[in-house]
Amino acid sequence: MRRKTVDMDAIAKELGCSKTTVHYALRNTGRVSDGMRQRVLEAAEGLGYRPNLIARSLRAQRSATLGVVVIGLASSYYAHVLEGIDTAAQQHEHSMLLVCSYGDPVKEREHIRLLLDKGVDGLIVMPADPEANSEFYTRLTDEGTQFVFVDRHVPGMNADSVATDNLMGGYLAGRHLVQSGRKRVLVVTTTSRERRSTSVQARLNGCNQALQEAGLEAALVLGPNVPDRFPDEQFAYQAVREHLLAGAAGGFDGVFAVHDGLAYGTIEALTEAGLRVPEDVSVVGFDDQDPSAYFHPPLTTIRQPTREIGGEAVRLLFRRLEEGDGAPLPRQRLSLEPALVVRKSS
Amino acid sequence: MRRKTVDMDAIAKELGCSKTTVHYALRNTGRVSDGMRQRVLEAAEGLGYRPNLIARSLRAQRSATLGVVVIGLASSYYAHVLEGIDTAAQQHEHSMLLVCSYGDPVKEREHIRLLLDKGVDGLIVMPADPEANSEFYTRLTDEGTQFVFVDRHVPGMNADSVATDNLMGGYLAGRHLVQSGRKRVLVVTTTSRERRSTSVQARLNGCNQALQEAGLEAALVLGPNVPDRFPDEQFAYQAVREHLLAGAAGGFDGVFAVHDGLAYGTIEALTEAGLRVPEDVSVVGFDDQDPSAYFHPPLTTIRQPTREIGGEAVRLLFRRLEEGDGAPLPRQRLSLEPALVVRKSS
DNA sequence: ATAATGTGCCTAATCGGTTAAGCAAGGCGG
DNA sequence: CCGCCTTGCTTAACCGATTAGGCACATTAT
Repeated sequence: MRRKTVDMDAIAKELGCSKTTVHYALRNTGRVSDGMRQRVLEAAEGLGYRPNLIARSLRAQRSATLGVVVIGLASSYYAHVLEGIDTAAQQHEHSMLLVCSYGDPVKEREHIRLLLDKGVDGLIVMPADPEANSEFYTRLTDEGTQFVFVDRHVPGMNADSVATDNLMGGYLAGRHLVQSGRKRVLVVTTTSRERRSTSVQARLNGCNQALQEAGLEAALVLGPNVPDRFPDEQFAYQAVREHLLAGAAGGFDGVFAVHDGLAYGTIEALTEAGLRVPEDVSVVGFDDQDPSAYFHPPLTTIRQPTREIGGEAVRLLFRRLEEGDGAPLPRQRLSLEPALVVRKSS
Repeated sequence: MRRKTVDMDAIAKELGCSKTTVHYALRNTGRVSDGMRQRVLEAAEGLGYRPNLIARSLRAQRSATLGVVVIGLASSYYAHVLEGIDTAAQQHEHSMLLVCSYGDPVKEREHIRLLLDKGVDGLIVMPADPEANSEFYTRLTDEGTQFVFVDRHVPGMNADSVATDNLMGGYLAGRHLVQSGRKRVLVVTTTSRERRSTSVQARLNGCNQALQEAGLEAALVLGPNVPDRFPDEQFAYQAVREHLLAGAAGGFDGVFAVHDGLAYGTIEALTEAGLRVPEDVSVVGFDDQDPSAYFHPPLTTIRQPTREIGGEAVRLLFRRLEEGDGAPLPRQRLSLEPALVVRKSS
């Protein structure tokens, strides 16, 4: 059964007035007598009128819709950021047109194109590979598309972005290890591609900064030379295991894993080697993934302000969408503060 | 900077032909000479033409967009179902307009209205409260809206739905406990509202069925009388603790928790009381949430086919959207098979 | 040679809501 | 009584893609 079309014309016909009058009455604009307004509202109610927002969008050149491109949904990090976006978007009476790129920058481009063709007012993007698409982004912003990037700042881009203050996060992790009396810290990182990412690099730098402040030497880094993209956990397990077998048993007493998954694998390898966590080695993760609170031992980690990241992204986007005729807004790169969550692994 | 409008008219003007010809050339329909088609394509490329999908939707009365309403995003169950939906929708060249109801049936209604006003072709809904909104759903389907429900079957509704076969899941859990030599099983359920839900009831029934087949008596159920909506884990901890304090120490040797969160709390209470898992009591959960594999001991649980649920929902929806002029399709209620994941808690 | 068919392109209407412009009636001041 | 403003409503033109219908000319069939 096709939905029967109860549009403004139908109401107009019903009342013997013009479509324009119906429009003015319904939207409470223009000049309509109280009596007429009343009759229109009643007729609309009676006929079950619903506005066609597609038509409105076409005319208004605005769709009250935001395009959101994420890498995936499976991790709780993404999910919470998205909830933050959703909540804020709802407050602004906007909807969310969501697609996953699954980490493929080509697919990401196609999705962005599609979303723009569908008339989204602005875009919030978790870039799959900022470098690969940076030219593409630039072209679009030049044409007037409003972007906000989440999770990663895109270098050389004149667009707003929101991310965790990874430097601060790394610093918190490092300082915590120092304050727990640790002297030699090992940082566990992921595969080469990931390692180049600015966020991971910042975490490492932050950690080293804390070590330096305490007069300790910079951390030894595990992970740079792995060509393939292992699952974090498995990679960390193997890397730490090999490191220990290579005779580094007494070589470190603290570990900062730049992702919780890496911490899980690390602890597994340590335990297997007869080292106790946290007595012999303290381990600090990053992300506060769901399992971390339940891990054995419960993992000390750095929690990202995920919901806020999403909310701020929306706020930044609307700031631009509502941009008056004043001077163009300066680019904003927000770095939100993460928090140390102390549990039993340190 | 406003995006400059390169529409079909612009191309037509450029070439001195009509908009219709441009349209035929671009969409490869109608009758256009090869030469003209070529010139149109080049001009489109050169001017950077992009189709306005809003206009297309208005005209075609189809938007290539699905509306998706979920309760939330935070749990990995939702996230995976959504990934399944996203993947399948992408295959069908449709986008996903997503909103969260956060469990509020009133908000859910408003969102559904909005999505329909925005012209979605169909809806996939995780009902916040099937009973509360069932009349609303019925009215909409009567008007021709296509629904597919996910996670819960809506009683009395003439709409398709996809969910886990909870009866089977409960049966698998129960049978596994039986095969582990357990004789007296306790089922841990949640607060009253949740308890009424058909899914939880089905899990319980399935479990009892397995017990019955083994000639054992039906499970004792914990949880019905709790008025408030505690967090699962905390509730289970308290309930099991009280149950033990009430002198039930030897009263059971197996537990089926209808959500993993309940299992976590249960195990905590058991361990605290000096009972060993799985030696003294086997525990089986449901959902295979992220922490379960990392729990101590790693939790035996029932894994739902989440991605498939999302994919099947989309498939069912398209079956209806593409419905020919043939006889109306019969309602389908898919129950997908869950799987037992054996770990160390049993 | 004439009719039938096909080709290549165009005009105009449509989808439904919005908006500039304007018209007629009533009120008011001068 | 005339000019001017206000009120209440209308007409028509958008927004951009789609589509029914049609016209002129070329090709083929009869």
